[in-house]
Amino acid sequence: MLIGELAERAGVTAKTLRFYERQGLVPEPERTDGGYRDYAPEIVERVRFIKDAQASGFALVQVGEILAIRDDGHAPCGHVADLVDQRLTEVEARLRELRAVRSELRAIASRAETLAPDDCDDYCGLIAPAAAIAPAAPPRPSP
Amino acid sequence: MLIGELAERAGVTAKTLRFYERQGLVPEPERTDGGYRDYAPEIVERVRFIKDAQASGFALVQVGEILAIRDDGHAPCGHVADLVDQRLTEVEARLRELRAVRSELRAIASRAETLAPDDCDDYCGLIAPAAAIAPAAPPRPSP
DNA sequence: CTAAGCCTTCCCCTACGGTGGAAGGTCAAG
DNA sequence: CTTGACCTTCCACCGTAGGGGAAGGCTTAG
Repeated sequence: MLIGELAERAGVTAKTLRFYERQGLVPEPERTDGGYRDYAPEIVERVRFIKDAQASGFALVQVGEILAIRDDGHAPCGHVADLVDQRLTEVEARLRELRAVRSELRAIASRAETLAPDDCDDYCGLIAPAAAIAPAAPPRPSP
Repeated sequence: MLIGELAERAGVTAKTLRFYERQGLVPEPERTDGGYRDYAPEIVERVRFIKDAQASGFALVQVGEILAIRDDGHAPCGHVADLVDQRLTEVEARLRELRAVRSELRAIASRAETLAPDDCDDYCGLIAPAAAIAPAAPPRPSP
C-alpha cells in the first residue's frame, strides 16, 4: 500500500504520515524498487489508533509512549492509566484558567453596559481593574 | 527613563518591551545621545494596561487594536465590547472541547479499572472507542 | 585606564502538529 | 515520447509570546 492509499484509508494526509514517521509513531515501511514507501495493511489500524488517542486528549508524545510499550510486546494499560491521570490534571488546570478568563470577560461585558465612554479616562476603563481579579500566572515562582 | 527602569516599573522584561515595540503595542521612544531608548513616564501605564488586558484573556493583537483606537483619540469601549464577545465565544468553545476531552479521559480511567490487560487485543482497549464519542475536530469543513 | 553594569542589534530557539512549496524521480496509459 | 498522477527529499513556515545568547557600544565609578 502506497502512502496515498494509507492516508486516505486512515483519514490523514501523506504529509502527516511522513511526519508521524519522523516522530517515531509509525515505523519506517518497506520501499518499492522505485523508492516509494510500501505499507503493510495493518498500519491503517495504527494510524487510526493515533487519531483516536489524539481525540481522547493525548499529545503525540504520549501516543508514542503507548505505542512503544505495545511494540515492546507489553500491554500499555498501566502506563495509559498514568497518562490519563496526568492529562486529567493538566486539562483540569486549563479548565480552571479558562473559567477565570471567562468570568473576567463577563465582568468586562457587564461593565460595558453601565460605563459611559466619558468615564473612560485611562486606556480602557473596562479592562483596567482586571489584574486585581484574575492573576492567572503568578509572577513569584519564576524558575 | 531607560528600558530597564521601565521594565522593572511595569513588571516585564526589557526583551518583552522591545518585542512590544516591534509588535506596535508601544511606540518607538526617543533615543539618548548614546542610542538608548528613553521612555516618557506615562508609558509605564501603557505597559501595565497591556498586562491587564492580557490577564483578562485578550491576545496581544487585540490589545493592539484597543490601543490603536485609543491612540486615534477615540474611546475604544465599543470595539472592546465586540472583542469581549469574540473572546467569550472562543473561550466557551474551548471550554466545551476541554470538557469533552475530560469526560473522555474519565471514561478511559473508569474502563482502566475493569479491563484486564488480556482483553486488550488491539493497540489499547482503553482508548480505541474514543473516536466514536469525542470527535472534537470534524474532518469535513477543511478550508 | 579599566571594569562593571547598563544598553544596542541580530539571529536562532521553544512547544505543537503539522502545512506549503520547490526540485526532481517513478509509473502507467495514450 | 509525453503527460499526469503519484511519489521522493529538503527546507521553510504558521501562531503565540517571548527567551537565550553573541558581539559590540555607552556610561560611570574607582
